[in-house]
Parts: sequence; C-alpha cells; structure tokens
Amino acid sequence: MAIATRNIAAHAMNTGANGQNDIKNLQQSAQLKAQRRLREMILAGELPGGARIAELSIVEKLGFSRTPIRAALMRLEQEGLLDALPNGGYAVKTFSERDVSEAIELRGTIEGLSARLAAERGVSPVVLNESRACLRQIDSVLGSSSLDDEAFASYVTLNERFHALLGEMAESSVLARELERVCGLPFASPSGFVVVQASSPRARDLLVVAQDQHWQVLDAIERREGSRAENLMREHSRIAQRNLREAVQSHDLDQMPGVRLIRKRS
Amino acid sequence: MAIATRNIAAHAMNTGANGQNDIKNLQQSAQLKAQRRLREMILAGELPGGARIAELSIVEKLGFSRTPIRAALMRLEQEGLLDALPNGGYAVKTFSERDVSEAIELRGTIEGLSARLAAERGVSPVVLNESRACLRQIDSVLGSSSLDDEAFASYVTLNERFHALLGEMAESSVLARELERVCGLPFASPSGFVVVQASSPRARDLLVVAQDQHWQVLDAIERREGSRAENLMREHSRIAQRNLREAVQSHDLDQMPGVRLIRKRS
DNA sequence: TGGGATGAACTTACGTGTAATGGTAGAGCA
DNA sequence: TGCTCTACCATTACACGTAAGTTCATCCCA
Repeated sequence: MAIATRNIAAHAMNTGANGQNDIKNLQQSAQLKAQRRLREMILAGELPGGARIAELSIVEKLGFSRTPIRAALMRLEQEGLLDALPNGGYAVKTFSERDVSEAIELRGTIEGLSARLAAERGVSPVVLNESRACLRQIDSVLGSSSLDDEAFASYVTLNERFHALLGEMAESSVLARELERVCGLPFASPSGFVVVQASSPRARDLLVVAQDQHWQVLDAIERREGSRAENLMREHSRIAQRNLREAVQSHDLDQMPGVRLIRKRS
Repeated sequence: MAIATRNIAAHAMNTGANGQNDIKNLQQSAQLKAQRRLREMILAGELPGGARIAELSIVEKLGFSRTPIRAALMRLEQEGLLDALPNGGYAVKTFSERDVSEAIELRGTIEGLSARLAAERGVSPVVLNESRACLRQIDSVLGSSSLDDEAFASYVTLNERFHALLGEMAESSVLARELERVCGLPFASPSGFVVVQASSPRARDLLVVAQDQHWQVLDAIERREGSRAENLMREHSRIAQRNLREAVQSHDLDQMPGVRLIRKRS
C-alpha cells in the first residue's frame, strides 16, 4: 500500500543518509535513531540556538513519522537540550557562559560526592585495578613531550573511562543517574573542554596536572580519605572552568560540539 | 528575542508558582492530568512497587487514550518513578534504604552548592527579606511547646518555602533544574521525613535544631561565608537521614507518601 | 491613518488502526 | 519424562487522520 512504500522509502533514505552511523543503530527503534540524529544536529549547530522547532519540519528532515519524533523531542527536552514552549513546540536551548560554568561546578560537586562515598565505603579491588591500569595508560600517552591529535584523542577516551570508573566506585544508581544527566550537557562532560586545550601552548602541562589529580584522587580513595577525595574531584573540575574561560576569551570555541549553543551575553 | 522573553516568562511561572494552585494546569492537557494521577497512584501504593505497568491497563483505569498515557509514562520514567523495561513497557521503581539515603545526601550536596554560590555572589535584599520573614513565621509556629498536626502542616509548608527560596538565591537555572529533579523523589524532598517526626517524642526538638540551621545558613549567606553555608546545608540534610533511619527502625513508614516503594533489603 | 475584528493557515494534541516483536503455553518427539 | 519447536496471544511502536487552539495578516470602520 501507499503506507508500506512510504515506509520503505523513508527507511532506505535513512540508512543511506546515515552512512557514518554505527551498525547496531540500524537495529534500534526509530525513536532512538531520531533522538540521536536530532542531538547531533543540535550539537553541530544545524539547528541554531533559540530557534523554534516544529514537529513537521523534523519529520520532513528525518523521514520518520510524527510519533517517534514527538518522543525524541520529549526526551531531548528532559535531557536539557530543548525548552518546551508554553503553547506547545520546542526551542533549542541556549546557555550563558555562567550556565556552563555552573554545570561544570555541579558535575565536579557530584563527582566529589561520588568519590567521597567511594572512599568511605571502600572499593572492590577489581575496579581499583582497572582504574590504575587506565591511569597508567594515560601516563604513557602523556609520556612523549609533545602531543599530536591522536594522543589527544586517546587522552579523551581514557579520561572519560576513568571518570566513568570513578562513577562506578560509589556503586550508587542514584548518583550514576544524576551524573549521566549532568554530563549530558556536552560542555559539562569531563572531556568537554579537553579539545580546546589542544590548541593551547600549555596543552600538555594542563593534562599533566589533571592526570596528577587523577592519581591523587585514586590514592585518597584507596586510603579511605573521603574528604580529600571529594575536594580533589571538585578542584579537578575547575580545570574545565579554566579552559572554558580561556576558550571564551580566545574565541576559539568552534571546534567543540555544542558551543554554538553558548550565547555571549547574559 | 520573542522566544527569549517567552522562555523567561515560562520559567518564572514555573518557579514562581511552585504551589499546586495553577488554575491553567487544572484545565490543561490530558497528558498532564494523566501524569499527575499516575504519580498519585504510584506514591499512594495503588500500583505496587516492582509491578509491571502496561499501557492498556492504565488506559482502562484513567480513561484517557493511549497517546497521552504513553507520554505520561515517559515523563514519569524520566522523573525516576518508573523503570523502562528492555522489551518495552515499564515497571514501578523500588528503592533500597541506601538509595533513599544517597538521594538525601545528594540533595544536601546540591543545596549546599547552591547556598555557597549564593553566599559568594551575594543575594538581593528582596529575597533575603522574604527568607527572614519565612523563618520568623517558622519561629512562631515552633513557639508553642507542643505541636499539633496543624502546626506540623504549617512547618512543612514554610520549610518547603524556605528551601525554595534558598534554591532561588543562587539564581541558577542549572541548579534549580537539578534540585527540582532530585526533590522529585518524594522521600528526598526537604520535608520528606518531617511527617515521620510528628510521632516522635523529640519531634519539636528536632525541628528546633533544623530551624537553627536555617537561621545559621541565612546568616552565613548574608556574611558571604560560602564554605560555612555549604557545610551547614549538607549537615541540615542529615536530619532527614536521621529521620529515615529512625523511621525504618520503628517501621513507622506508612504515613509517608511513596514509602511503599522502599524495599527492605539490598 | 490607526485600531480592532475576523478569517485563514499552521501547529500541536489526541485518538485509533495496524504491524511487528517477544513471551508463553502446549504439543510432539526423543 | 523432559526438551524443543511452533503457534498464538499479548503488548508495544509506528503511522496518520482529525480537531482544537493560536497567531498572523488583511480588511473594514472609526
């Protein structure tokens, strides 16, 4: 029927257009695919910050029908990337520099709480060993005196892994949930501003400092020094704050995903 | 620009009218009505913890059609009251005592961050005056040596108001958002366990202690003592922790909304 | 010329038909 | 008697028709 042919056409268009996507995404629901795609579009700046988003325009762009689009829009609103307008519909959210700063501070605070709980309760040797191994890998990445793009990419991956391990250490679904939520804002995630550093002359030095904090946090957790672990994680997040300020001053933001959403004033 | 002002207006409406008495909402969409009703049912224990929830059963119970029910279920999942099952459908979430404890600790931590930022940045005299007035009202409620149910109800209302004012002081939409989310879990909200105290012989004393912390936090914020304000808010939340432990030990939970969702072990 | 009212167009919220998927139960064979 | 395969049933995900509400533009009247 007409419905069937339209579906097939839409599906073919999507699989053809999303050539760069993961294979497993092909098996996932239309809702998740639409959500991912929309998030990509927002973070890439294809949908300008503040712009009103209509269901139908997204339906045309993505080729899914309105039901999964609606669901995806709702999830992205919960995620914090969209604002629900009073009369229905959504707008792409924009963030002030202060918002970003607060989001980073909040992440540091929750990570600090997580580290403190981990220290107070103790962490299984398995996770501790994994964490040590992860940090040793970062050490070796930082070993060479100057870093190329590949080294930065490795750092970002390993850094995210270490932060994920820290989140696991508290073995708390409540904290894990909130942490995931806070890191959903792209610039608030642990590696959010690492890419910005890449262009800085002191790039490697800042990473060395951050890595030292990694080791010290792990040490504090092993020694069951909860308060120290907490404060270290908070201070650790302030490296991202510094990078934020530096990036804003040098207007060097365009390399980062989602920075188009940061507005200049107020 | 029009979008921006509308967003501000919408946000002001949401945060300002934090009471339940928004006339517009009463007439509003089937989706919101279904969401409220479902939340009530879950917190009242009509839907047992862990039970699988099917769309169609809810459709029968509430009389709305499947679309708003679906949306309401999605929102409640984001809110943390439902778990999405892997093959579709939802289950009513259950919480261990440890989950509840962590949620309270998290709330105290974010409130602490909010108080610290308020202290560091300074707070407008208007909000400070409102806060002082609120605390004076609590003082007068606690004035009589023994408290009846009505006094407890007043305390709960005023306590929530003061905590809301504290949240406003940081003037941070990011923190306000997260705070609202964390307090969505009923037992994690500032007044969550106050009702439990009502049956305790030391009921009034605990409230007096809590109220002293209120005043001290406000004092710290006025004096721009950020660290003190932060630590006070954290400690303040631990009164709820104490009440939680006491309530669990005395099996005195049934008066509280949502306690049916707390499972006994693991 | 300006303001108000009316109509048209657009957009979302709701309702429901339909197909696909996962689970379960029953039957048959080893 | 136990295990496996198949078929059916329950339930969700998706598609789209429909209606109601909102906004914008245009026209008319003062």
